Amino acid sequence: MKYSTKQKRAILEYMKAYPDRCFTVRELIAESGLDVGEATVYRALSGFAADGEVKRYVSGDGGGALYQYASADESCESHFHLKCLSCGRLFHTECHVIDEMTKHVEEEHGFRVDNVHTTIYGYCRDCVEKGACKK
Amino acid sequence: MKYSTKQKRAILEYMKAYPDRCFTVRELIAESGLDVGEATVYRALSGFAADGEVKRYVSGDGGGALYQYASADESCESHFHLKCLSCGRLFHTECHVIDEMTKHVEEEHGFRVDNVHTTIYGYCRDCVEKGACKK
DNA sequence: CTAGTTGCAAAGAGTTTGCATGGCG
DNA sequence: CGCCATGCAAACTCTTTGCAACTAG
Repeated sequence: MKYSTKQKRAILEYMKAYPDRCFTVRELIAESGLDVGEATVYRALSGFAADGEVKRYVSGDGGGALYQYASADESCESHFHLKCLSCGRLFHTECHVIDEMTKHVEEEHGFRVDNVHTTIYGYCRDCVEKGACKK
Repeated sequence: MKYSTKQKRAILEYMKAYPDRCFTVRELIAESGLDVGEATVYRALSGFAADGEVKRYVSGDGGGALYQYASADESCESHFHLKCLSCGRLFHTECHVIDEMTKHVEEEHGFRVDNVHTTIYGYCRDCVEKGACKK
């Protein structure tokens, strides 16, 4: 990721416009209408993910990987990520209760939690109200 | 999964013998030495996962899916799963602090956490002591 | 100019599926 | 004996890689 190119800028701009959405590589190409090769998108997203500009998920249902914009300046090491299993939105959450839980798990259970790689799954308020939650 | 066959029994028995380990389909065939077709293993594991007898993970590094034995009677809905990023072991953890965190997130943040689908990643005590943790 | 980047196509890896054969109940 | 399960190979999907042409710095 040494050069800034037209394609990379276009991809990142498009994802930035939908910070709540996550895309598969196919969706990104189809929906953005960008004329960019698939391989280029994979290479660009890998680079962005390494730089922390996008976040990479592996969808539980076995489909392709999901990528979502994540502003680089926002420190994702200091907060948790809540991901809605219904609408797919990602919530960055600062929460002292979660911090305390993390601390407790490390001190009492001897397990050092990695906030960057941990995503808490569940259902957001909107989806629970809409009855999208199975339970 | 209507019939109980030699192959299915053998696969489940082998996984049951290593409840802390998780396997890719390849590893399971190679290490168990069982003479079972790859497709059969995929079909059996899908069935077991649906029945809750094994848990299915998608490894972050992009490799194949990981399967791990999970006793069916043990309710995985009532506890959290801590997964070590270094050794790969899965820890089933009952913890009131985590329960409180879950409750807080639901009440204050309006997000209903799904324990079954959530896995907390980090480094276990053994791996931290061995210096396997990058930080 | 030089090195990183692109796009295409081919190669890879993991998983699923079709179909004939074999085994459980 | 009927129906499901197995095994093989082919098909599929997602992702990576090789290579020649291209472009940012």
